[in-house]
Amino acid sequence: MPAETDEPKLGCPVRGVLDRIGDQWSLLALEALDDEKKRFNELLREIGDISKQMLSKTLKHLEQDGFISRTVYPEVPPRVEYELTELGQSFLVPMRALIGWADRNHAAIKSARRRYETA
Amino acid sequence: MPAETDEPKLGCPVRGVLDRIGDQWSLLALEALDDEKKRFNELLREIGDISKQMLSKTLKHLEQDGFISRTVYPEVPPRVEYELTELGQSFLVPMRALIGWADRNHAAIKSARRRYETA
DNA sequence: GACAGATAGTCTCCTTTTTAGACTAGATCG
DNA sequence: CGATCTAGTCTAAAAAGGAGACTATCTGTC
Repeated sequence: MPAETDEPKLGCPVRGVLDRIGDQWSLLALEALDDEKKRFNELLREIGDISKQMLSKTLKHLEQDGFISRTVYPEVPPRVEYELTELGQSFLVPMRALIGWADRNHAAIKSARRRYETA
Repeated sequence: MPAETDEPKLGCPVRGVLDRIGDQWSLLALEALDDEKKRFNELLREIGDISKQMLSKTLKHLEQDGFISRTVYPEVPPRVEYELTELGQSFLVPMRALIGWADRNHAAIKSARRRYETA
């Protein structure tokens, strides 16, 4: 059964949201769109180690959930632009708090990893 | 080559942290430990649809990174308790902001999903 | 005119990850 | 004696993900 059509198992709304953005790529994609709208291949290059397939799927999910908008320009070669919606922008506020935390604490995490290794 | 020993590809510290907590289960596990320390099977039941193996691996990572502590009581049957460290607690501050956002906005997301379906 | 690019994806294999479920040890309970 | 409890690990089978080929159409080069 495809995950796309599954309802989250628990009533908890957090779970419903986390199930979508709590994957390998969604946060990264949203962050990449933070400053400006971007095209598919641009995102591909910027994120670096994501595959076309996963980027495609991730963007589709984010669009479904209203975080980003997708605009197709009927040109050749095709041009498609992805941009944060208002919902997406508002999401980045708490998201940035999380990123800030990561910035301040990555040293502590690294040293925890080292401590763990030597133990 | 095992992912456990990989360095994150990009220099960006955010990426390094996101690579660890930005998976299917880490955020969920941390949230489950928010209110009180819990045992393995307790977490298993609370999260619901995680497998033993993934819970085990997730907890190991979180312990490695210093987010949680693992205490084994030499009893039979065994008892193991997982608890947030100070680092883990401090992480939950921005995390709660994210959860709050999810609470406030899950309705908007749901309606975006419906809109997408009908379109 | 022929030919290489460029774009946004999708499709097909093939590898990696995740799952479900069996299995373990040693104390306690009936 | 046999069932039950716990925290995992192990294995086989299923699912997800990655690499790269492929598409259609226009532009630019030769």
